Amino acid sequence: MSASLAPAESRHSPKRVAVLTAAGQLFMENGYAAVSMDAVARQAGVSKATLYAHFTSKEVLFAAVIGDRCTEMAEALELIAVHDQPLDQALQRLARHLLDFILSPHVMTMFRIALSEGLRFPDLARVYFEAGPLAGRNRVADWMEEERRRGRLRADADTRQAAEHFISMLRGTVLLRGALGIPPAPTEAELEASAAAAADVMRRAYGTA
Amino acid sequence: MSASLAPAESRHSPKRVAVLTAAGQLFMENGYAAVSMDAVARQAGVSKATLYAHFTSKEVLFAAVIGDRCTEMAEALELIAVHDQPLDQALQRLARHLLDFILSPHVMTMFRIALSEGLRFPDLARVYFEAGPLAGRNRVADWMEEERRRGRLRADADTRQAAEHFISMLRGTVLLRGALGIPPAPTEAELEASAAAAADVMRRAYGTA
DNA sequence: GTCTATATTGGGATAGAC
DNA sequence: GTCTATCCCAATATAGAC
Repeated sequence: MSASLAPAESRHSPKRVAVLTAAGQLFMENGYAAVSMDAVARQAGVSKATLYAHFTSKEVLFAAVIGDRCTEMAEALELIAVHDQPLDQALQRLARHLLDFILSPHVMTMFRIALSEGLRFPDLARVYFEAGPLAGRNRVADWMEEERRRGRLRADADTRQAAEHFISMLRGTVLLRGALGIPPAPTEAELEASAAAAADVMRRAYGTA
Repeated sequence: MSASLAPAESRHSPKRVAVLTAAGQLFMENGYAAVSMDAVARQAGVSKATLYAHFTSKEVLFAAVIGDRCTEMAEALELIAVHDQPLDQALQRLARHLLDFILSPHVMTMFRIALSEGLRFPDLARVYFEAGPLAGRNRVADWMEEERRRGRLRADADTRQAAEHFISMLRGTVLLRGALGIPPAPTEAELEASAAAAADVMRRAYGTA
């Protein structure tokens, strides 16, 4: 995954870290094309030559940034996997948890960036997809598989499909709105209602009770 | 909506149309930044000066193109609104119809473009959202409202929410995969299965039978 | 309105000193 | 590794003739 072949001491050099931090901030905020290497160097408090000493091109720098952010995203995805509650309560808690994750600034921004630059950087698209949407679906599917084993979900349920349905309903249009920057942002009450509604559909469609 | 104030004869001049066509093709394929005005002029078989005589800047040209595509998209959205079939059949037909629409190249590309440039062009983001996702949800909600009136959907169902759930499940991950360019593309059988699965969830969660 | 030719700037990448 | 200064090209936009 990590494309850098630099020795260990240089990989954690302060300047290199400063560049990665600055580039991350700028790329996430403005996308690839709109960010100049001058701007990155300035923001990092480093000269352009130094920048190029650590990253041989803008594309390489971008790939490094995105790779890091994907790793962070995957790590932040740890779910609250609860099997000791009634299905509807567990579903609603999980729903709200997933919703907060999906709508967190980092995740929403990665969504936008991946779609913006995915065609020009196919590796990036794949890494993002696997670290984000695919990993999330698999974790939810695992949880549902266990719930199914315990008899709380229908025996003939396709848990992967069910997980995808669940997550997709949660994404709904709020992710799109957010990523497009279209107001108004959902209120706390609306988020809770969305979580409850999606959980309700899942319970009715896939539950056993 | 249309920002052009040019007289009628110039709005349909062949060169202007050629420019719009070429720009549409290139912008849709490569996004905003990666397309140069030279490339547009070349592809349109027109000089750059002529191009600028019709569109005062690259941003204006881009806005014109996107506006046109959004209008086309909204017009292509006409649904098969059937009320003379059993709910499950009607749902599955509608699901497949929506799925084909969502995954059509134009719609998928607009999805990508809107997310790529939405922050830099807020008007574009709004126009896209209203002509696409919002209009689609409203039409499906209208259809569901009628189904509810006829007693085939639960009386206490929130049809707007139901429509959003339905469409979101159909979008699922296939739209994301497609927009990110991640193979493999879904097969005909998989599309049919997706439509059936989403229709099934809707019937169980919102149906009366 | 349409062309050819050009002005001008911004930005990716590098040379060479230290 | 780090800097300053610079090269060089691509790309937006315009000048001026027809």
